[in-house]
This record gives sequence, structure tokens and C-alpha cells, in this order.
Amino acid sequence: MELRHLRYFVAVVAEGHLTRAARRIGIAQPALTQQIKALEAELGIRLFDRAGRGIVATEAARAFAEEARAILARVDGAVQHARQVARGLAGRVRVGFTESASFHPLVTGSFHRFRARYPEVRLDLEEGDSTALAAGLAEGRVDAAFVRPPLPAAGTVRLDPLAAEAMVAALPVGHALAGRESLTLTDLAAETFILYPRAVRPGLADAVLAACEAEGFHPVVGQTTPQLSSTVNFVAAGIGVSIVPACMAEMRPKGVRYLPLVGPQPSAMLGIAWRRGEPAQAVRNFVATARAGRGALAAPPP
Amino acid sequence: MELRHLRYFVAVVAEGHLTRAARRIGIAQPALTQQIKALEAELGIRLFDRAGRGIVATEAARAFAEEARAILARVDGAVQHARQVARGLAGRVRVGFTESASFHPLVTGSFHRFRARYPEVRLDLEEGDSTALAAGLAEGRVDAAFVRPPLPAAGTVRLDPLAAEAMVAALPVGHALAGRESLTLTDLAAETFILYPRAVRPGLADAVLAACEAEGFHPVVGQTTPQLSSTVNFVAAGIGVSIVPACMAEMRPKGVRYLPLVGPQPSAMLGIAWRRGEPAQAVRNFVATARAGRGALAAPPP
DNA sequence: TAAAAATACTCCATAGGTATTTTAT
DNA sequence: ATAAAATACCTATGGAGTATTTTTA
Repeated sequence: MELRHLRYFVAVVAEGHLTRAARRIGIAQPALTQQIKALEAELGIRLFDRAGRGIVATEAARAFAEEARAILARVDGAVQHARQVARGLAGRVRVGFTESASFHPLVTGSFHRFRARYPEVRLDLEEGDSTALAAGLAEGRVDAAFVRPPLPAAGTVRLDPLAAEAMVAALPVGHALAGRESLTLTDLAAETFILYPRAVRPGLADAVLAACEAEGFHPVVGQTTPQLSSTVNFVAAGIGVSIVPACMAEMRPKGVRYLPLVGPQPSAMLGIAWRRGEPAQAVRNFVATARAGRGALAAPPP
Repeated sequence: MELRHLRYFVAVVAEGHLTRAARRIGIAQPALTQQIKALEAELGIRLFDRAGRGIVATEAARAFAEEARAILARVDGAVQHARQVARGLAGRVRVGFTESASFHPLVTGSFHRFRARYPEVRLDLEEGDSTALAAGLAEGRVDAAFVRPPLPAAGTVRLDPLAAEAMVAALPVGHALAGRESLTLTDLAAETFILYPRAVRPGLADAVLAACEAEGFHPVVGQTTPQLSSTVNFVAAGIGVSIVPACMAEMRPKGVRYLPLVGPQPSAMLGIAWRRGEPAQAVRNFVATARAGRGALAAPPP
């Protein structure tokens, strides 16, 4: 059986008349008679009662016609949808992001703009550390990811920096320095730091450590925690101080004060990563949307 | 586009390999290449990335393949269902019945047996008087009907009697005759009758009137009501006596006593009606089921 | 008798086959 | 060097056309 049979059959049921149906389809009547007969033979059932003058659909034919119409409509729909997917106007994009990125306006802005422009594309969001996200990209579990560079080298994954974000000092409210307007990095040389393990957050941890080294001191790390949110909570508990991306200041638990850093300081890079030569248009559209946001917020407010 | 394209395409996506897919389908590889190319041309999108060695389905292809599989499955399902309908194992039968018939065990038994044997056939039930049901049959609104013969003559409607049912007298409990074991028709000659209009219930009304005439009296009709249930209620209210089909004794409101009739008496026929030459197998099956119940309960219990 | 469907036949478009080339691993 | 897909070309099945017959309202 072919779709042709269904198309012809539906036309015949609709017209209730072979000659008229043939005219509508645009073929000759005997050709239509043949195709209908072939369909009946394949189904092994009579579809029409021939009354010499005109034909009448059987009960089975009426049931089959209903399904046939639905099937033809579904074929149309599938074609439309496939075309949409090909143009990146439908489908799904799996986007990963690191914890700190989830607070960044470039990231949330990308989600908003993409959803507004491609409402038929589903965004499957997933939080993870940069290392896991890079692996996810390479293995095809993730299509695009907001990460903190650098990523573990992987030829297939491409990374585009979106912004260099200032970092701020996080101090317990009771701390001696907490009353100041701003700090330099060396002001913190004697403090106990709460940092994140290098294994999962190489980008941020290295930026902080390198900046301290450049100022001539090794920070004392009293505690490491994998989550930035718990880092801030440890600071609130008075266990130490930390340096976090400026956008983290959105998260403002009781007992923490954020102070801008002046002078030499670490900077947190934010980047978007995707597979080089990604064929899915929806993914390319997402990456383009994210990159289009660049510039706009490149420099954090002073 | 034809189902052939979908079948081939699904096979290629499943195998991820043109040569292997061609072998599975049972055609040569170049023929398959051509058909896939034709499909791509018709959809206007690339379905596979050619890497020289092997092919990879695009995002759009994966989306389309999912739909294609569903469509092919649905085609199969539609064929199966049409065959079931043709054999009367699926579909719908619209069955009408008169009020009195709905109490008759031949009728309820038919419904039970049919449902047990043809669980995939929906029974659409509809109550109506014999006149309306006969019209419904002729106009195709009803497929089969349990009625009280005779029906208004209509060449296309056939009727088969199922049972001759005894009728019983219905008296108010306080009535002088209500204490008797049984009655003859002439015992009721002086009573006021509650009957049903001849226009809607010609079968029952005529049977009662004719039997009375045969016994030499014209019954005094004090009240006519279109519903048998209200007839019985009027009897309960002491407004008169009536004669109803024995199966109506199932309906037993306070204040009514049913007495068997001995000697010459009316008899209520029960029949099944359907369109002569009905093509729908499910309807034929229903009528056959109803007729098969005949004999069994032909004579009402004494 | 007229209108509709079926039959008889003819034709050609195209699905599918074989042989071969191209391409990437 | 080899496996897979693409290309070139051929074949023949069957979809569709024209002419005609059959059937019944």
C-alpha cells in the first residue's frame, strides 16, 4: 500500500463518485477504479458497494477513511515539522551552565531572547561544572554550555568568550575590613580563604590563585567547597573570606558583605562552548543568540 | 511522497548504513540512494550528512524518522481495524428499543451475549416508540430495533418476531378483584382502562383492544398515557386497570397487583427489526445474536 | 437512454537492477 | 587498500491514458 492509495481512497469516499473523484485528483476514471480495486485486494475487504449507478462506502470503508484522513494529515504535519527542525525553528537544544553562570545576565538574557525568538524550540537546561559540561559536549549529551574558561582541551569543542567579569570580595559582616568601601587584593593577603576545588572549577580557582601570586602572596585556603552557594554560606558563617564573580552578589544571604576590588585583581571569564561544525540549526541559533548578547554587557558596572 | 519513502527512510535511519538498509529492505543499494535523495528533494532538507564512509542522520531526520515510524504503525493499525470492522468484530451498532422491550429478558440477554462475544463493537442504545424506531431504521439513524409488531409498512425494513409474550392485568391493590388468583378478560369488561395511544404503540394497544372486542365488549378507556411506566403509576393511584406485557411486572410500584389472565387474552409480540440487505457485518451479527435467543424464552413462564 | 463503473489495450515514467567510479578511512 | 556511497545506464513493472463495453436507474 502507498499513500497514493489513501489519497485516492479519501477522495472517492468524499465524493461518493468515482468519475468525479478522478476528475478532482486529476487522473482518468479507469485508473482510479484500478487503484481502488488494488486497495481492496490488499486489505482483503470490500470498500464500496457497486450499484452500477454510483458507489456506496461500506462500514469498514468509512472507518478506514477516517484513519486515512488522519494519516495523511499527520504526514503533512511531519513534513512541516521536519522543515522547521531543519531551519532551527523547532526541536530541542540541551544547554548546560555552571553554577556561577546561572546568575549572569548574559546567560539568563540568552535564554529569554532565544525563547522569545524560537518559541517552538525546547530548551533542556542542565547545571554542571565546566569539566563535566566539556565532557557532555564531546559525548553529545549537551549541545551548548555556558562555562568558565579554560576548558580541558578537546578538538571538537569550540569556545567563545562572552565577557570578562569583575570579581568581588565576600566578607562576613563582622569582619574588620567589612566597613570599607573597597579593597585591594593585598588587603586580603593575611586572610583565610574559602575557595573551590581546582578539579571542578579550574577557571575561577586559577584566576584567583594567579592574581594572588601576582601580588606576591599565597592565599591560605581554610576550606574548599564545590558549590559557590556554599562558599558564600561559609563566608556568612565567619569561617573565612572569598572572592567570587560579581554576578554572585545576586545571592545575598544574611551575614555577607560584598566589596569591590580595586587595583590588580582576578577576572572571571564567561564563555559559551559548542561542538565545532554543529549541524543542528537550532543549536547554531542558540549559540548565535548567546554570542549576540556579548558586547552589550562586556564590562560590569563599576 | 509515498509510504515507500517512509519505509525506506526508517530502515536507513535504523541501520545508519545505506548498503545494510538496502539488503534488509531487499533492494539494491543504488535504488535506495535514489529514493532517499528523492525524499530529500521533496522535503527540501538534507536528511543525512554524507561522510563518504557511512552516513549520519541530521537532527531533522531524527525528528522525521520518529514521526515516520508512528505513521507506518498507524497505517498498520488502520488496516487491522478496517478488517475487524469488515468482519463485524469492531465498529458500532445503534440499537433502538421500545419501553416495554427494555424489560424483556430476550432484549437484555441479547445485549449481554453480544457484548461478551464482540467486545470491540460499541452498542449505542436508544429508547423510542415503535413508530419512531421504524422511521429511524428507514432513515439510517438506527441499525436494529426491538419493537412491538406490527410496524408501519416499509419495504426496506425487515422484522422478525422473537416471542409472543403473555400479558397480565394490573389492578390497584384495593380493587375488588385484586384478591383473586387469576382473571379472565371478561372479568374486566366493566372496568375503566388506562391504555396507551394507538399512534405511538399500535402493537400493544391493538392487541388489547382486539382481544376485548373478541370477548364482546368495548373497553372504557379512562386515560391514555404514552409511557408504560406512567400507565402502571396511574393504576397504582387507583384511576383504573390496565393490561401490560408480563415482563412489565418487573416494575412493581407500591399499590399495584399483577394477575395472570386465563382464557382468551391479548398477546404482546416482541420482534427485532433491521434494514433488509444490511451490509454492515456488525449489525448482522447483532441481529443474529438477538434471533439466536428466540426459542429459549419463547413461552413466558406460566 | 443516459450516466456511471468496469474491461481491454496501450504507453511510458520510474522503481529497481547491474556495472562502475568516487571518496574517505 | 577497502568499504561505502554516488553515478551511469539499462530494464521492466505497473500507473495512467484512450477506447469501449456493461450495468442499472
